[in-house]
Amino acid sequence: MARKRITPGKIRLTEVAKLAGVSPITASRFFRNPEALSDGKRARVESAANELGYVPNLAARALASQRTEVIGVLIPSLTNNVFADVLRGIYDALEGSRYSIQLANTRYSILQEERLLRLFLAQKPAGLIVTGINQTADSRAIMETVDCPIVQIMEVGPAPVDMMIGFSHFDAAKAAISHLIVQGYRRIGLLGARMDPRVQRRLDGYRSAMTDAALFDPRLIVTTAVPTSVTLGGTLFADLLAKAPDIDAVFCVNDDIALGALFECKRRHMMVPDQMAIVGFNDLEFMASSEPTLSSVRTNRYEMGRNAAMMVIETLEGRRPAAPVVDLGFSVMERQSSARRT
Amino acid sequence: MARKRITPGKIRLTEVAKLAGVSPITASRFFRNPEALSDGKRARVESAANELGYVPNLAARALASQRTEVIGVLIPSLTNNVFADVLRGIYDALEGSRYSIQLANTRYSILQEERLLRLFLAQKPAGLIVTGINQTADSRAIMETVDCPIVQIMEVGPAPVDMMIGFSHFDAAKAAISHLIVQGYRRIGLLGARMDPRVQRRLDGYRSAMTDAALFDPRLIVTTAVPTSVTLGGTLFADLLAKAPDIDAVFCVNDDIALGALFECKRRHMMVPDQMAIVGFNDLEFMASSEPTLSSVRTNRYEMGRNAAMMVIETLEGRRPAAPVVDLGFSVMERQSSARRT
DNA sequence: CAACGGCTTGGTAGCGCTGTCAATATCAGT
DNA sequence: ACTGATATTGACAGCGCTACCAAGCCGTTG
Repeated sequence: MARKRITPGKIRLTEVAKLAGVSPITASRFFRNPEALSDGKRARVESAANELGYVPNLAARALASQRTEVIGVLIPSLTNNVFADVLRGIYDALEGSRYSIQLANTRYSILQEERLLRLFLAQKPAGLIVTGINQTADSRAIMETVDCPIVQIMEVGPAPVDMMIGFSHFDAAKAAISHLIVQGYRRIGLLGARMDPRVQRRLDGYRSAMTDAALFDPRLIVTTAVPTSVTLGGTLFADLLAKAPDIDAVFCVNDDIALGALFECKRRHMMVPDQMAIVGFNDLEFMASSEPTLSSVRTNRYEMGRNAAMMVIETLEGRRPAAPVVDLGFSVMERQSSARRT
Repeated sequence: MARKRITPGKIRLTEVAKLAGVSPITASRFFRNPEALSDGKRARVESAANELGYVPNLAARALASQRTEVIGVLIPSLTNNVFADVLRGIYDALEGSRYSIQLANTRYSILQEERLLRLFLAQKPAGLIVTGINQTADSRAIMETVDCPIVQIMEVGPAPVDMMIGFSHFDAAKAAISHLIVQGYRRIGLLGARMDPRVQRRLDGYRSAMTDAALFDPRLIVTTAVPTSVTLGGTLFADLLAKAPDIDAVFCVNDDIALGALFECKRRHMMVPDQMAIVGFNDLEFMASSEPTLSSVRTNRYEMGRNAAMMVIETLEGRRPAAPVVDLGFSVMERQSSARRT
């Protein structure tokens, strides 16, 4: 015996079609590909939809079409300001489009990332944005078999899964060190925290620049796996000074550490940059207005997020982006904290 | 003529049920309410699902059940560190649960918020977390008619739509000012940016405390609608000094402004706190490690997000939370920047 | 031993939309 | 006028799951 579940008064596509005097499938086309309709029908469906206040049921659409309009985003941290900027770019790019974001936090674990990847892909996302180029072998294999656009963000490297947008952390760090060397600094320390793959590559860039200049000394390096913070920056700087009291500059793998180092200098009444130069990484907003102003490596985080999302959309709309791999570059912002040694 | 669209080799609930030797509906129950099955069937379905690597199709589930397992979250900003902490709490609370997050950014516009609210509710979310208590009348009306749990976060106030968790920005600001007064400061300025409703209430708290102590003077207030930043903090502080050169303390409606003010003091060679006390708001991590350390009002942002999400889940699971309105309080962190006047 | 109630299980249909193909309308070219 | 190509439109079934109701099973009760 049939028990109808028809919900009364609910506005479905059928209702819109009926009011517009067309078949449901025609009304459906209006929402997905309006150009396919004749002018008359298009106008009729549009006004019918407006009159009834129709809102498509996304679950039904997803079920029938076997795909969703959700773009999955995997980032390692919600706290890190760097990703806040990237996210803002992504959300801005998708504003007004039909696509929405499903965000997940890998907590810097590639196993967690793999788990989330499986979870996402099971729901057939329209696209995917993942952080970095260090996925597990299984993650890579999974990503290579799915047929949705995938953008790896935050860095560039060989063998993109699909598309890629970022910059070279190695080159950026190397440029920062070269700047310090040019300014006359020689005993340049490095402070690192978290040590995720991108930070590791900044360390490699540091090592390369120092080695090239015959200045490399492992005692100048202090790192920890602990998550980064301003307070930690102060601690690391103190550790470094204890290990190598003769340093004349310090390169911090991010700006929080740089700020912490600056405060620690102040506590010790060390003059910046006269006794100690400081360079950070990312160029967060406060770097330009501290006292003294802090040098840093500017990275284009907002653009990265925005372009990544746009690359996904373009691909979905059949307009393959010009280049699958985009290097957004960086710029060394030379400020007071690394002024030329006198 | 029928054209079957059956996807070969795809694992649906039917496949799991067949392998387990039960009906599809029994298998379905296993995933939603395993206790309802007998021990034998439960084990059989479980092993069948594992063997086949079955993953439920959420779109089909949503369509059939007329509801989703998505909790909508409306926040005004993605950049603001404050919301990063709240979000982290929300994501942490939902980790491992069946629920997922749909995040949207209102950009501090209640009209945008209303638009997003309609968008969300059309998809029948399982729950909703919205920021603040200043919604449009229409937003309120909409929220009151839907029957999903709703939590308003960031502040507490009268007449919750459903549930509420936060603290009193008025009381928190008032406590900060009282602290300064107790410490011996009299000409206490206020620096404000963005001036969203919560910042406005902090300003009200400031005004109330100053008036109570017969210290209120409108010339001590400098505010702007511009979004907040450290740089802006410096600018506002300079403006305030120009307007009221005799101030001996400054209350900043957030920590970025406080940091900017601190740097501006340093540039002007003003001693903190001897010539100028500074108190911020939110107690971001860096406040405890600056030089001098900066006083601030600690707010429990992570807990706010976490508890809000937990309140939604509890309600969904039929265990109504103990209290619909939770005041998480605050604490004035007294540090060097507001040390007692000597 | 029939009646009852609680627990578990299953059959059926439908959630609202779109893929697939077919049918019709329109139009240019010969 | 006829052919073939293109643009519009429609009919139908099915996407994978769950709500609804019914039915079977069991032990208990008087």
